[in-house]
Amino acid sequence: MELSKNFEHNASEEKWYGYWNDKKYFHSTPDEREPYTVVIPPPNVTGVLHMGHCLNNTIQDVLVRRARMQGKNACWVPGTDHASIATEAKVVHMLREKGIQKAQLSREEFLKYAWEWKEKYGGIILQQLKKLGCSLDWERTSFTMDGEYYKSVIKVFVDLYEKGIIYRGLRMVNWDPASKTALSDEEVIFKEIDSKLYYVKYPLVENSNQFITVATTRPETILGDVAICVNPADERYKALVGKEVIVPIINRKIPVIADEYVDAEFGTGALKITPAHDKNDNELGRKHNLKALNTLDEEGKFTAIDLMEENPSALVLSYNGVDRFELRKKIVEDIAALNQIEKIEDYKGQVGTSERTGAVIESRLSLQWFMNMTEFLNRNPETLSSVMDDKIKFHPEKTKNTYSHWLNNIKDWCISRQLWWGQQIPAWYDEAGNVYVAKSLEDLHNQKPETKNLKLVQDEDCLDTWFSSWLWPMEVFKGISNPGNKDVEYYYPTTTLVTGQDIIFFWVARMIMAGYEYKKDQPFNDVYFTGMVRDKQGRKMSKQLGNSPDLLALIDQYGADAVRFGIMISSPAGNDLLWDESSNEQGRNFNNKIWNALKLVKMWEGRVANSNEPIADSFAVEWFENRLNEVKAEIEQQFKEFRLSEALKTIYSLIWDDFCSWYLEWVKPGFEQPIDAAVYNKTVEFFEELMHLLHPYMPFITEEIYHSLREREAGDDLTVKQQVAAKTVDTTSLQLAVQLKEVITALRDVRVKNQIKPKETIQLSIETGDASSYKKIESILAKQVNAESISYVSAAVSGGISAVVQKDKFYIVTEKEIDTTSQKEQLLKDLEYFKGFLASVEKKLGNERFVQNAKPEVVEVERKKKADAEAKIKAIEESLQSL
RNA sequence: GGGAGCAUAGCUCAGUUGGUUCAGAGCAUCUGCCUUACAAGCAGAGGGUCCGCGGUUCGAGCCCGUGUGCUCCCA
Repeated sequence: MELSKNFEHNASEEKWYGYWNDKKYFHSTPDEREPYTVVIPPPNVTGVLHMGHCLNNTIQDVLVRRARMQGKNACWVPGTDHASIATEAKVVHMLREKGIQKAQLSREEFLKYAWEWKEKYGGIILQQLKKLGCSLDWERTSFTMDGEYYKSVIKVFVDLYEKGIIYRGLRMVNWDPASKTALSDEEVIFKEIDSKLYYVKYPLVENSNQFITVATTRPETILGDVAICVNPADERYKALVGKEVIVPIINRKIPVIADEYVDAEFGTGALKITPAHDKNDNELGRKHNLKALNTLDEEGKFTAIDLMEENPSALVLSYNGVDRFELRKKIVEDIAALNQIEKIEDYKGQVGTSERTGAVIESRLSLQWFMNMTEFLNRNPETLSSVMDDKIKFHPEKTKNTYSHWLNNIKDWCISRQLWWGQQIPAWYDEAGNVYVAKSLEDLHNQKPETKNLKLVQDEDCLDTWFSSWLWPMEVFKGISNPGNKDVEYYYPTTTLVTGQDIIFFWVARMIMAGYEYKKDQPFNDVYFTGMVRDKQGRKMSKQLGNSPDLLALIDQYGADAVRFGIMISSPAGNDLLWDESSNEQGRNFNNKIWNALKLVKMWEGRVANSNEPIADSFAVEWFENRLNEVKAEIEQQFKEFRLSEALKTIYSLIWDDFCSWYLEWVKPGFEQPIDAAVYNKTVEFFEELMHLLHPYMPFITEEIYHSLREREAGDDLTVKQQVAAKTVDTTSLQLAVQLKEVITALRDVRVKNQIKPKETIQLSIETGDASSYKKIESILAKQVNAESISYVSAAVSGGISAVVQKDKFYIVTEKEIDTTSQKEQLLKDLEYFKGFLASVEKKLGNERFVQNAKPEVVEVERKKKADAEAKIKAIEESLQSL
């Protein structure tokens, strides 16, 4: 078989992914094996693959593939979530381009469009995951709006309502006027925005020449002011507390009140209280029994409805329907006309914006559905304890702090959204405004026959997407809709969850809650939090910045294996990673290296010879066998600790350095010489094992090579091949190899420094106390330093170059004229270093307190260091003399 | 304002209950090589006041205190 110059990733990827899929290697059904279950963090149906997904899903695939190769029944469930807000926004946008307004459509018509959109675009991201090589069980693909899934969400809502945990209440919510919906705190992004601080004068009722000045960034809400609040300790205002002032334009009389909450340092120290439009004001309002006057409607436009009792002026009424930002300008102008603007200052402030639409958030009083989290956590205290006691292990561990801090300060969860795309809230209202909650209208009628005669209207709103995705680890196995079924009993709790730290509250915490409420068990054993993928300059990758690369183009260019390598090699566990395209090059180069090793080995295939002689290079085989087992144990440990990046580095170095740079060179036959059959077979076995170790990270090239190395029987595929357990390691051959490498490097260094050309041979003499060890490695050493002869001597060889490695001395004789200056310099430098080293060791050993206090083995080590250093110094001095 | 974290080579980071020649790796840099697997490569080399200061200890990159700079989360 003729091998191409380089690994051709495009053809290989297509071939193998299709092959694995046809063989259903990624499909799992319950059996007697131990399950290894991972549920994908469902990406948005609106999404396309980006670097964050690449990181997250590569990690999952590495874990799943490794588990599969370790004899576990690996099941990785794919799927998407319906992403209420984002999807509805996309659909609305699409309709608008067609000239259709959402308002013109009925709910059913709109949902028809939404489903069409979802069918068309919703699966794109899953297809992209195939390109990345993800070994997902496609037969289990789930969607949070699937029929059964939908029903299970409704079931849970009704259940929690009946348990008294879900309630409906008027609350201050984060309101997105663009999408006309409430957002959770987590969906609000605070941004620094340049604005103005307006100083507005409120005249006193008892003396209209006297004013109290309030600094505000939001003059548009002035018409909803119900009080002025000052700090009780503030001397400036003490006399004014209890008096009344007049709100500009509307001329409402409002009290001056005192509360510790007010910061006397900010602005003028006087705060206007608008309970309908600010969270803190709302709390103060409730504390001081103040009325909340709403002056902005759901679109953020002025409304005078709450002001009608006050007989508003024509000016006030003229604001009706004016947008909040326009309103701000107008009101400021109108107050200025009254001469009640003292000054305007520039101000930088934090403003909340919608994660989805970017609109500035309004705090708004709204009737919403909530979950009583305090009550919920009282029912399920394991939500916190399981994580704190490491029943659910978080990686990195520091995320536990974040988790407990959030749970200990938890607020009720607003679960309703003013959207159509999602599970419609199963609540019906009669004409008197009474609420009925049931799985369906039919259910309701059955339970309460009297409702049959009522005119009922279902709540228009739908549920927060997280209210469906918190059931994900259960419902992908139908654990809610069909409790106790075979799948959920086998696969739940899942093994590992891999997700971003940014959704620890949104999702991870809530899955744990749901797990304990509905399955009385944790949803997963380990949670691996990835950091954020940033660009080279440390900036978050985002569409706006345009610094997020096109992943599919990268895969096309470098290959999926190289991209996977690139992201994994630069991914310290749980920390943000600075990603740079050059890491893909490293991956591609690695591919090339492995490919070339294959070409080398295949070249030997035709020159295998059975030799009756003892194998000259047997040490190489003996060493690599041990080295392989040593590294396997290291990797095992690294996986246990989820140090996936380090495990990859370990494998990389094992393949590139140990296998390619050392082992293959050691067993390489001379030009057109045969290779011993035993050595060849071992080499192929080693290569297979290396591909096995690497396969979870780089599945395509490893499978390709596995099949190129030998003819395989049907079903003998790397992706499902079971790992060979690590054997015990013989440390003497490992140590000897370390020494051999050190000698080779030192002698090569001597060659370079003395400008001995690679092709020039040398005669090597070794002065050592342990010639028998050298005999084992003699032929390798000769090959590696291009020595035509090796002899053992007991005294310095004159006229040669000398070098010292540990306690042994080496003399090199060559036909070339030798300049001894550089080796003298090197020896002197070494001598100085070891003398300094010896001095420090002697100082330590001379310290009585050290000898008394330190552990005996530590003292022993120091004694050995002393002896070694002395021997080394002696060897160097002798070499210097011989020069 | 409350909480969490980080600072080690030019860059990105390891350094696992304080003790091997422990100051490391990869990338980058420099020198020499188109050596029949690989120039996407080979061989070799240089490079650090472990952020500053103080403390504990026989011994500190690691533990404690403090200062500085940076990041993230929550309000």
